[in-house]
Amino acid sequence: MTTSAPEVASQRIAAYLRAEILSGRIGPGERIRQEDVAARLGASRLPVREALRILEAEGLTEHSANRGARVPALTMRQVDMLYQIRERVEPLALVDGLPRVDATLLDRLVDLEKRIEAGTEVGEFVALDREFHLLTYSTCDQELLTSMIVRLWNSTQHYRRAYLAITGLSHRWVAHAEHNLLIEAMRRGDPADAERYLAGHIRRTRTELSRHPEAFAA
Amino acid sequence: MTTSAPEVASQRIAAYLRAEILSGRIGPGERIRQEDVAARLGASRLPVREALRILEAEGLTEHSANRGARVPALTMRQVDMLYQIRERVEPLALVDGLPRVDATLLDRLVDLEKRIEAGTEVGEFVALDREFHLLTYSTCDQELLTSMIVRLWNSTQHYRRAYLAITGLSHRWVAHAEHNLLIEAMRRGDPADAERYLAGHIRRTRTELSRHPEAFAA
DNA sequence: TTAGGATAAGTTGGATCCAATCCAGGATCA
DNA sequence: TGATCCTGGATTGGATCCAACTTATCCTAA
Repeated sequence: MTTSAPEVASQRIAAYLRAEILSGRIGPGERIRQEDVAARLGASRLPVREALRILEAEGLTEHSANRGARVPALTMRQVDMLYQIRERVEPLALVDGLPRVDATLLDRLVDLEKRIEAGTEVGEFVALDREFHLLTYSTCDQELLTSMIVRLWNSTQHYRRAYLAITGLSHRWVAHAEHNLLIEAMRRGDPADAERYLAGHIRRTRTELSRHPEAFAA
Repeated sequence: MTTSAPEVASQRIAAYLRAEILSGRIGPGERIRQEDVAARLGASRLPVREALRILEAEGLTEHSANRGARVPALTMRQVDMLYQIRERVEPLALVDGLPRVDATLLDRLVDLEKRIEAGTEVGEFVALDREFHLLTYSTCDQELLTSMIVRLWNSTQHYRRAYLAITGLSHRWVAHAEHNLLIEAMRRGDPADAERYLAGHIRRTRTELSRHPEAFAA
């Protein structure tokens, strides 16, 4: 999760495409042609090929031989399963990092949550919500676990945005309450409650999503 | 999980290296030089590079710029976490596929378990045990979930073998009992019991592993 | 009119060559 | 004597060219 520009071309290209996909500029089902990307970024196709493999590892693209790369278009059933996985896996990171949560981190979470509650734009909400949750896992130093969680967020990001674009940002008080209860449980250092509120939050989001099949591929 | 030889060189090379790593012929921490592999398989370095990216996505290798690829050497703490993830994630696949479990599959599981109980060699046990568990997930058609589970098994395979090499195959009756209870719960189509026995089996294995730090990297 | 197949354009996969980087060993200087 | 800098070998990263595959289009025939 470094923000500085990587010195290696394949990493730089991967970062570019990652941003394109996560922002929604490249949507599910859309094809990514190696030559297009190479020409746009002033490189040969070779580092683009490597970049696409890197993104495949992150769940952002899928690859089939001689047919190129595209952003996976997930069904509602697949996204539902990804949320079930999140519900079980993310509490592990939260509880693992809980002993190292300090006042500075809690302040940042409170600040982020305020900005989330004040926000009016869907794209902004998606970004801030992602930042909020990933920040709650930032004290977990189990790289294998946190990278898996980032993959899960990556794969489902588009459908979160699509859902919010449909429902709008009104009636979000439930999510805000859950976020604040999560922060409070973290402040108390209570692993059971932290896991409870987090799992409940993810589960409720999943249920809401399943009420909007129009956010998914046909 | 196709067994036929892939037509694409990068896939074929990936399959070769995958077998080398899973069998233990390439161990944790060991470096994989592109030229070595290319020369051995009669290809150029390019498809080897792609193969290493594919394996990286599967958790079998790790990559750093200009420093090449190697098989990750995990600490006991990391493997313990992977087992905690397995404990929470694998029951999802089991329960998801449970309605489609039929008599033929149960027969195959019973047969496999008999061969596991009759086995005397560690390498054979590791392979059969893997086959047994992955077979219990074979009716789960959620590709995203099952591929994640395969990755988890891949990453921990070496340490299972190392553990068994230390402790031997005696006193394995607990695992056998757990396997048989799992089969029986699947026969009844009971998701609660199936999840219970599976999670317990993984958890107990994790506990046993944590008693043998000598199986891990320093 | 439509189904089928041949063909051609477009795209990806692979090989070879060159450039950039890393690492170990030794020489130089304080 | 010790640390630092430099240099050469080894290895990976990238560019260009060619081959193989996929796919869409157009023509032919029923």
